[in-house]
Amino acid sequence: MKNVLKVLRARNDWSQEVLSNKLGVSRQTINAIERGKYDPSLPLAFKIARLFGTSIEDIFEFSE
Amino acid sequence: MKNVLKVLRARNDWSQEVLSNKLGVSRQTINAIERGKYDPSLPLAFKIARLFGTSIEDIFEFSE
DNA sequence: AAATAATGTAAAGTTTGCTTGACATTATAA
DNA sequence: TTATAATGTCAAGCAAACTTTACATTATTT
Repeated sequence: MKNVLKVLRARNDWSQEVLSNKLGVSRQTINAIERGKYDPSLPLAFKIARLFGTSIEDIFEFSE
Repeated sequence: MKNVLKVLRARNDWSQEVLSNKLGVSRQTINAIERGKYDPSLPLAFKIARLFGTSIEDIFEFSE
């Protein structure tokens, strides 16, 4: 699954640490998601979408 | 997190087992999600939304 | 160039999603 | 009413998401 988290984060000029704090997760979790090491949980995906004022589908692209 | 999975499934007249087969998960997983025992992973949420031809946000309601 | 900030990565541990197998309960059909 | 289908639930186990700690590498300032 691809995602544009890094783009959205850059657009807001936030470091991974700042973003992780806003979301209540660790910096490593943000790093892992951005680098595609794993997908976020559904609750975290909702938090991310809410923070950036968009939909889950606009941030994450599901691929079989 | 609330969801309307049971409603969508009923609308299609599918049993939990039939739905689980269509999604490639176990019947117990469907049962647990419908009963709110836990949330699906993000990939599974995408599969569910795709199967019912709607968005994740229209099926799952995030609450804190 | 040196200091600092940001990012990448790894190991070990906890929690959550999901599995199989088994059995109990409830609804539907014969 | 008896059989069968559907749903609920539990236990044990595996895998994925996430944590903390720690350190290495890459950018960015000063």
